[in-house]
This record gives sequence, structure tokens and C-alpha cells, in this order.
Amino acid sequence: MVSLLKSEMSNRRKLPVEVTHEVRDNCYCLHLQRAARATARRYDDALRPLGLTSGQFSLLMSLNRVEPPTMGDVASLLAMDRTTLTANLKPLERRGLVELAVDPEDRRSRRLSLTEAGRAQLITALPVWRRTQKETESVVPDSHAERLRADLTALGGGPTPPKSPR
Amino acid sequence: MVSLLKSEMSNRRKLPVEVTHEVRDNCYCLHLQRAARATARRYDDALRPLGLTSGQFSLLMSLNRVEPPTMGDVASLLAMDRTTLTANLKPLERRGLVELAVDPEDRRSRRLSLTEAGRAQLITALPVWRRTQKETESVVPDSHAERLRADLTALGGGPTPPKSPR
DNA sequence: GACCATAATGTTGATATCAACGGTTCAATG
DNA sequence: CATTGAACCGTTGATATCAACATTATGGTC
Repeated sequence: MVSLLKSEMSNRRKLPVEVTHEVRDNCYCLHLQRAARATARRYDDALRPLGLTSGQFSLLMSLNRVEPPTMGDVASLLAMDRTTLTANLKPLERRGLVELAVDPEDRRSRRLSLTEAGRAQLITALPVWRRTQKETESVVPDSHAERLRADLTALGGGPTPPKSPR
Repeated sequence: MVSLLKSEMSNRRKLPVEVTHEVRDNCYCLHLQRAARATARRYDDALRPLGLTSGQFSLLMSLNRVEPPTMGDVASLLAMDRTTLTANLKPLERRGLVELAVDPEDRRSRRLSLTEAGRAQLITALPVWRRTQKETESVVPDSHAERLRADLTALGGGPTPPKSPR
């Protein structure tokens, strides 16, 4: 009885350090956030002279298409919340790098396209990206690169939208 | 002459779609952001009933130590900017899950510790984490899991601080 | 044509992320 | 003990992220 109570109290009040280590060493979410933050900093640092963040670079690049994509298309491609995309477009729109236009075929949709200035920015940024990409590659053993990207793609939820209902 | 000019103009005004595909398929930053966003959503969805986000769970878990760590310790462990940690602690402090105390040994440092309520929250969240972790594991081929975590750790910049100078 | 379910997007509020700047404390040097 | 450089941290402003709610447009049904 007493020992049971004691163990119950202990269970309610403490969490063994071993469990913390288990989470710290294995949690996919934590590992991904760590790696994503550190890697974003690499690309951010490299792109800063151009006035672009890594996310802005990725977004601009995803707009370089023949057919201007819709918000939903891009949000899905980046595995990004739809409303996050709306927010991220604002600074780029303000700077005249991106344009939004109502789709005449379906007036609910907005078509996103690069402006001349946006394309120019991308072209300037490309060699910076190549250099940073190579630097980052050196952190990951060559033999792992392909598999790593495949695993990340799988975790990213594939090409399908992250959530249909919303 | 004419063709040279044409090619120059073309280079300045357009970016081949193939380059876009090269970036989209290979960029470590983009792949990591995608995977990190999608995975955070998994854990966020699972933890929402408890009122915790994935980041808050990771942060609380990193505070479950014998010796209360300093801000710098934790920021380094999470590969997170120091000032981001300050911001992230505020809601947890408001809810009484975390306490900050000036280190008497070095009054520049703050020691972070869990409150009773914080530990209780962690204990409640643990089975949710285990379940979500297992779900996520099913997305990554078993044979890759160990290697994936190792690569992510390498990308995360190891246990050293992300930036010394600032 | 009115009605309704669905689809695509916008808005608001809360948290997350980081650069730039500023304040305090420590430790070493003279 | 005064100075000085470094270490640790907070604040501010800008962007990023997402849930909840609201708006507008489309397509189909009656």
C-alpha cells in the first residue's frame, strides 16, 4: 500500500531522465526542427546580401513555371499552410518580385507569377544557392544524399496536399 | 552578333524550367523545411488536445534534467536562436509550466526548470508522443531510421552552438 | 433561377524565428 | 581598483507558421 502510493506519487511528479534521453535521441520532430533551423540559417546567411531568405528563395523558385500556379498548388508543393503562403507573398509583392492575378477561368483562384524583377533576383541568387548547396552536401555523406532526400520527401507528405478538409 | 545578343537577353530575363526542377528536387533547405513542416503538423495535431505544440513539447522535455540548464544550453541543444528561446518560454511561463531563476553562481545566466505542472504535462504527453513517433516511423523505412537521424544530427550542427560571435 | 454543398482564398490572433541593438555581469589585465 | 573585452541575456521589428472564422465563386439539384 505504502509503496504503491509512493510509486504513484513518484509517477505523477517525476519523469525519469532516461525517457528524456529517449525522446531527445529519437524524436523525428525534434531532429527535423533542429536540422531545418540550422540549414535554413546556412542558406539565409548566404542569401542575405541579396535581401532574400531561404524561404523566399524557395518560394520564388517554385513560381518559375510556364503556367502560373494557384495558391493551393504552391502551398501543396511547399507543404506549407495556405494562409502562411498568403503571408509570405506580401513582402515579395511589396517589393515587386511577384504578382497575383485572379484566374479568369475560376475567379476563386489566384495565379502567382514572377515579375521581371523577380526573375532577375532568382538568376542572381542561383550561383549563391549552388555554392551553399555544395557546402551543405559536404555535411551529409555522399552515399546518403539520395536516400536522405527520399526520406525527407516521404516525411513531407509527398506531392499531395497536407490536409484536404480545412 | 545577333544571336549572341539574343542569348544574353534571354539569360537575363528568363530562367530555364530545368533549373527550377534541379532546385526543387535537390535543395536540402527546401526538403528539410517541407519535411519539418509536415512532421510538426503530425505532432501538433496529436498534442493539440493537451494544449501543447510540438515545439513546446520538445522544449519542456529538454528541461527535464537534474541540473537546470541555462538559456544558452537549451538554445544550443535545440539549434535554436537564443532570442527565439526567450520568446518561446513566455507562454510556458505564463501557464506556470516553466520557471526562470537567476543563477547565483553567475548572475548573467538564467536557469530553466520545470514546475510540478510542467512535469505533469510532460507525463501526460508522453504516451501521445510515443504513438505519434511510431506513426511517423512507419513513413520512414526501418532500415533508414538510424541513418536518417544521424544525417539530421549532422545537419543540425552537432552539439556545438550554432553561432559564437553574434 | 433559387438553393446548397464544396472549393479557393482572405483575415485575425497567437506563437515561432531571427537580426540588430542594448544592458548587465564576469574575468582578466594592468 | 579601474578598465576592458567577452559572455549571457532581454527587447524590438520583421517575417514565418498555423487554427479558427469569414468571404466569394463554382457546380449541381430541384
